[in-house]
Amino acid sequence: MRKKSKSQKVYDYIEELVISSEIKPGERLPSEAKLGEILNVSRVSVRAGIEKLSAIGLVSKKKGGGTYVNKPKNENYLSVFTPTLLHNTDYLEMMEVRRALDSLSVQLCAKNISEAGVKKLGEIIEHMEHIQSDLDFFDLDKKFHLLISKHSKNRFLHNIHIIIWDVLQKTLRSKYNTVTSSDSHKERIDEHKRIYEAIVGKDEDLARIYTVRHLERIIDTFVCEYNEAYHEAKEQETKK
Amino acid sequence: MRKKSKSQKVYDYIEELVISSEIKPGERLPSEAKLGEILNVSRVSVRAGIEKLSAIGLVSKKKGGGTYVNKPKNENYLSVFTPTLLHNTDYLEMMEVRRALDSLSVQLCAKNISEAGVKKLGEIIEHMEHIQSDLDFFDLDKKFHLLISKHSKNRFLHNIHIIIWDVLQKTLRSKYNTVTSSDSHKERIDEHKRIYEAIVGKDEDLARIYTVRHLERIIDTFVCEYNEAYHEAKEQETKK
DNA sequence: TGATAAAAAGTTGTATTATAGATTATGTTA
DNA sequence: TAACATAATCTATAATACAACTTTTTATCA
Repeated sequence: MRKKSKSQKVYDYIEELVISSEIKPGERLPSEAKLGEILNVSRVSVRAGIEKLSAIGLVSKKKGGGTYVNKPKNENYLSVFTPTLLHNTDYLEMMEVRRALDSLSVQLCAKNISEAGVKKLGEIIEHMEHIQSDLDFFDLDKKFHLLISKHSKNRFLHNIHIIIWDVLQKTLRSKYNTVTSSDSHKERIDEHKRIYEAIVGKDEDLARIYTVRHLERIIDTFVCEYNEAYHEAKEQETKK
Repeated sequence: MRKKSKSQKVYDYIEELVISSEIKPGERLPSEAKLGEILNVSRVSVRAGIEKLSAIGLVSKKKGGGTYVNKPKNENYLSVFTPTLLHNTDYLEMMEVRRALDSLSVQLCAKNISEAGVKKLGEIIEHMEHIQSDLDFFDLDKKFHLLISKHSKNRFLHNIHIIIWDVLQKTLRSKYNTVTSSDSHKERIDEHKRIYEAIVGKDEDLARIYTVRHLERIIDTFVCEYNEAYHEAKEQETKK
């Protein structure tokens, strides 16, 4: 077994403190000097470990002030995505996952949603009727589906949905728009309306069916467009 | 505008080098000393910057060898989301999500798995027969289900599975053991064996059914034990 | 007594220097 | 040419010092 590095020792120690809630979000870590004392390592190693934790967004450092445990917000973590580029296939894989997760969340949502939640959901549908740009639709679409996952009352599921939509927004926004813009406004709004009404009627199965259908339509549309683009590219290739 | 820290300067410089492909994946970065010279900062600052890049998986360090640019794999970046999920986790909620995702991945796996993959899966089953401790079982269980999700050929799905098992290992290991240890060894191994055989037979539906049944049994067992513990606690309460 | 300003203490950021441990390159020898 | 020893290179860790910034305490004055 390979020996753990000193900085990893620090990393694990602090992570454990956070996991076990000994240090809660917003609270301050022991100072670097103190941590070095506790773990019997130099301040250099302590800093290296904390640097990593800060890079993945678990803690934030304030010069002169101390190091604090972050509140769990995805914005903190998204910055690391800049160097990545997601490809077409990634989009399809992601939607396949959504099909599985959304069908679960909408099911739970239909069972657990409150009156207030239903009202909010209705307002989003209302807004959808009056959108101007595809960008607006993306935001409403995101709000709609995240509201559903929120009312699934499964926080873990909701967190994963938040991650998925953040990644979507960050990396695939343009692609997503090409998909949604190609079909008629009315159709995609109707799809959401059907899901909404199934939720209102507390019909878990129906809500799930409409959701799966909604996602499969998006996937199909994308695959078709992708193939067209693929064939066009091929034609251009043969022309040469 | 706030002044950039030295370590951030290093971070940005290297990130730019990688994005502009001046240093391609697999290639080595200039040494810490050289980078410090180029950017006119001390080696400490260089190290801090590189430490961050290493934490988000853009580069890897080899003691004595140098620092290398990683191949751009999404799993490197998705892992940064683990901290978000560490907060507010609940075992049952996680297993509910697993039920949805595992049923998808096992389905895809049965369709796409290679001969070599089947063989590896069989070896894990073989190992399960000879385990001694529950800790070993956790590792094999993890390997088994991650191998399945890997052969689903959906990388996004696989990445989420990796995160889930990471969170499971970090937060719920003790709990998980209490669940698995209460039922007989034979039963839980048989469950995996059934899933394995369905995969071997390329029977997608059967594999999915056995997987769902497997997870629901775990959930049920946990709920029962939880209720028992809950009632015991209540009894103790009333005694007082 | 309360408010304000100054001082002190605490904390992170950067720099320098030194040594240890690991890998890679070099050169020598058989 | 191949094998082995050696040197050079590089990262890991450490100790120390000081700068920059924040928080807390203390002192002063109204």
